[in-house]
Order: sequence, then structure tokens, then C-alpha cells
Amino acid sequence: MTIEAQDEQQAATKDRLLAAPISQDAGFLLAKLHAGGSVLNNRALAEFDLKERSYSVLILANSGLEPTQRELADFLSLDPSQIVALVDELEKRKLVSRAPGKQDRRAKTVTATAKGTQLLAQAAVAARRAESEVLAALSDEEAAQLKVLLRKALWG
Amino acid sequence: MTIEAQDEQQAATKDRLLAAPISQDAGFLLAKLHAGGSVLNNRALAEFDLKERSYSVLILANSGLEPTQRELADFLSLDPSQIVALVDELEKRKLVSRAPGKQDRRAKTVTATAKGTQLLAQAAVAARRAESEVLAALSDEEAAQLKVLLRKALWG
DNA sequence: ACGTATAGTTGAAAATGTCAACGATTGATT
DNA sequence: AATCAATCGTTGACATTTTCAACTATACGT
Repeated sequence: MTIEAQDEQQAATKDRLLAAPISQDAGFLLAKLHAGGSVLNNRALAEFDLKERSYSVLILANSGLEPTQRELADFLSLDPSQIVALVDELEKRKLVSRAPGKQDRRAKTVTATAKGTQLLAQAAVAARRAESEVLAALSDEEAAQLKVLLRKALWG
Repeated sequence: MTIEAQDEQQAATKDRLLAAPISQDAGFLLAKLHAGGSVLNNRALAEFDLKERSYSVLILANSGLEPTQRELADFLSLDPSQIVALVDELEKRKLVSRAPGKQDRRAKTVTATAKGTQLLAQAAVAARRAESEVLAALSDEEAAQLKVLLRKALWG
């Protein structure tokens, strides 16, 4: 069999299951696109010793919103104990710092350091590249529209 | 503080981080909507002792396409060894059966039994209800458009 | 002041993900 | 025909992630 024919057959068998009704299921589509995107994102961020999770925390820490760990947990849909581990690691690397909450001394706000801001600037470039890879099959308008719909589904 | 004021404040702090630039990140939006959706899906499927994963396998087994385990792994973005575990469990429950591949005796095709088809019919109702909950903020047209875009991103 | 609730932290347990090896089978090459 | 590399399902080991229950310190309503 020629290489070209092999590729064709691979493509055919790869998409064979597309006919199944699960391809109409939003949950499945979400899961699959997210799975593929995670791989690319994490690959892109590995260069900076970041993963999707720590990258997310770093962005929020750098937002000027001074999120508390509880807010991070809620916003990122993670358990508070996972936030502890993420912030621990970023703090050890001097990318973020913890500060006691101003009104609530139980809470700790997480803020990016100058070093964190700097690393984030570089990582964001790589992440944007990864995102455009994930959405490569969409036009710019379609990609924008997809984000609009996702945001609306999440927050109305 | 009144209950109403509490609720308002909760809503306000809940969305406080929306201003962060991560809300523009497709990977994050995908992850978050998927996370929320998984909870609802699994909750809906628990009644039938199914999870998202086993439900997906059951749908594909019931599709008439007679997928092999390798095809299931590729399509569901799972490791082949995870498919083994999923099919083991469904087979134990007599919801699917394994059969040797027709052209390739290494492969095993997975097919739903009558019992599997029957359970799937019920589970699908619950799953559809969960999906419409996840996408409740979207109109029918928007939900359809979202799926179109997700499919296009995945398969062009 | 008291009781209840919440923020962060720790640590353990359960679930999931990743990977390397293996036997059986296939297909290509000689 | 014999061989060799590749693939399928399976197993088991290991790492990572998720989930949960406790605990301390702090906050807040009564």
C-alpha cells in the first residue's frame, strides 16, 4: 500500500465514528476540544515550567484584582487545597506572593511579582499561539463567536 | 446582613474575577464549561450507574458502527488501557459485548446488547436534560451554533 | 461573649492518567 | 515460506489529580 493510500485510510478510520450520535453531544464536544487543547497548551507552557493550572493562577494574580485563594478556587473550579499547592509552587519560584486580606485576615490574596509579570508576558505569547492552533479550523470571526457563546453559557 | 444582601454580595464576588484577561482565553472557557457540564452529566447519569465515560462508550457501542477498542480510544481521547477497564465493566453488566474483529483478529469490536440499548435510551433522556441545563443561558439557535463551531474546530 | 461559618492548610484515600511490557496477530519484505 | 516490524488488547506499575475530612485562625450574627 502506498503511503498516500495509508494516510487516506487512516483519515477515514479516524473519522469513522463521527457518524455516531455522540458527535451531537455538547458535553462530548467540549470534552474533546478541551482535551486536545490542554495537550497543546501544556506543551506550549512547558518551556516556562508552567502548566494550564499554574498559568491560570498567574494570570489572575497578575490581573490587579488581588484574588483570594478562595476566589481562585471558585473561579477555576478547583478544590481550595489544589490552590494551596499551585500558589505554593509559584511562590517558591517568586512569581507570586501571598498577602493577608485587607478586610479579612483569614483570606490571603495572591499577587504576581515583577518576575511573575515578566514570565507571564512571555508565556502568554506561547499560549496565544497554542490557542490559535486549537482553533485553526475556525476563521477569526468564528473563533470570536465561539468565545462569545462560551462566555454566555457560563455567565449568561 | 439580610439574606438578599448576602446573595447579592455572593454573586458580586463570584463574578469579580471575570474582569481578568483569562476570561478571553478559549482554553479556560472550554475547561470551565466542561467542568461544570461534567458535574451535571455525571449527576444525571448516576441514576443509571453510568458516568460520562461509560455513557460515551455505550453510545458508540450502540451506534451500529461496531467500533474497535482502538477506535474508541482514539475517538474519546483515552488511553487504550482505560477503554479496557470501561468495556470490562460494561461487559460485566451485560450492556455491551466484545467480538473479534472481522478482518483483524487482534481487534475487538464493542457492540451494545439489547439491555445496553434499553438502558441507553433512558440515560439519553437524562443526559439531554443535563445538557440543556448546561446551555440554559443560550437560546436554541445559540446552542446549535455553539455545537457547529465546536465540531468545526475539531474536524474542520 | 458565644456559637456558627468560612479561609487556608494538611494529609489520606480514591479516581484518573501515563507508560512500558507482553502475547497474539497482521502485513510487508525478502 | 520465513522473517521482521508494527499494531491490538491487556496487564500492572507508577505519577498525577481529585475529593474529602480534619484542624487552626479569623469573622460575623445574635
